Amino acid sequence: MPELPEVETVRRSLAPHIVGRRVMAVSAAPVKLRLGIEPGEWRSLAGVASLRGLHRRGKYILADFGASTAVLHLGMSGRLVLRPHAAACEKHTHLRLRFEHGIELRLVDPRRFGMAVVVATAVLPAFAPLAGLGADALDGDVEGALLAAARRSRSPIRALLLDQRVVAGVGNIYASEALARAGVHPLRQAAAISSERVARLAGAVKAVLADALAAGGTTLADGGFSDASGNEGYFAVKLDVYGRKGHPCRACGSPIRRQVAGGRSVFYCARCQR
DNA sequence: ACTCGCCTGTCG
DNA sequence: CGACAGGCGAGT
Repeated sequence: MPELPEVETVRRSLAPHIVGRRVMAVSAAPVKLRLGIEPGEWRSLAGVASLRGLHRRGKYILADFGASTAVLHLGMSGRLVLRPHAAACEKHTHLRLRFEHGIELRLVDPRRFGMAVVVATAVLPAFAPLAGLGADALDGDVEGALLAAARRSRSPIRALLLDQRVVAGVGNIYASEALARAGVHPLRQAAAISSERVARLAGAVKAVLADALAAGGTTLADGGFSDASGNEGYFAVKLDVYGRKGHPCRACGSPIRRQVAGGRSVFYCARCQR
């Protein structure tokens, strides 16, 4: 479900409710996500740890509990919600952190592609999923990262945008959207694109993410995404290509194409994107 | 660079 | 029933 704008929207909406609060009780199911949830390490947060800060790197949310840091990733279908601790749990709730004021942070993830692990803060920099991340798509040097990667890669440009080791935070929606805004064909070999166009693409990545963030993220027709207060994002109405197969390109009117590459859908305008 | 596997849910 | 879904990583 979530790419950088959705993750950042969730982070921002959660923070004022739980940062500075102590964890009173933890309920963790030993369910296998991308990595298994270890109930013991989650329970170690109860009674002692207060949440010092909530941060984001790429699509990961980092909850700073001092000596420990919780690393959360929402995968395709993960959601973080706040509920009164007495409220009924919806299906696929794998983790519950009850804070001192009775509010519970819950991780719900039907497909279980997410991640929820507790890492000693001292070794966080060496934690593999984070250590491998490239430039943050919102605050990092996307232009430098893309230029460097494009020079030594034989991949299509879209593969680089989706590679979290190059740029962290871009997923299938915003890769399609950034390429559309920059007028670059998704399957164009990265090394064959001029530096000027790569730079323009880097600008488009930042711009589309900023626009989506300002809109509170993208909530598709299935209604999967909403922030901690239940608000849906309204960027879906501003998508230029993603999910618009057969609809007219907003710039030239020719039909948006859908193609499968790398096992995933790619949307683009064959006329505007070269 | 592709394919598949990991899971459940929804839609046509 | 098959196709598909906003992610990622292990294989080949």
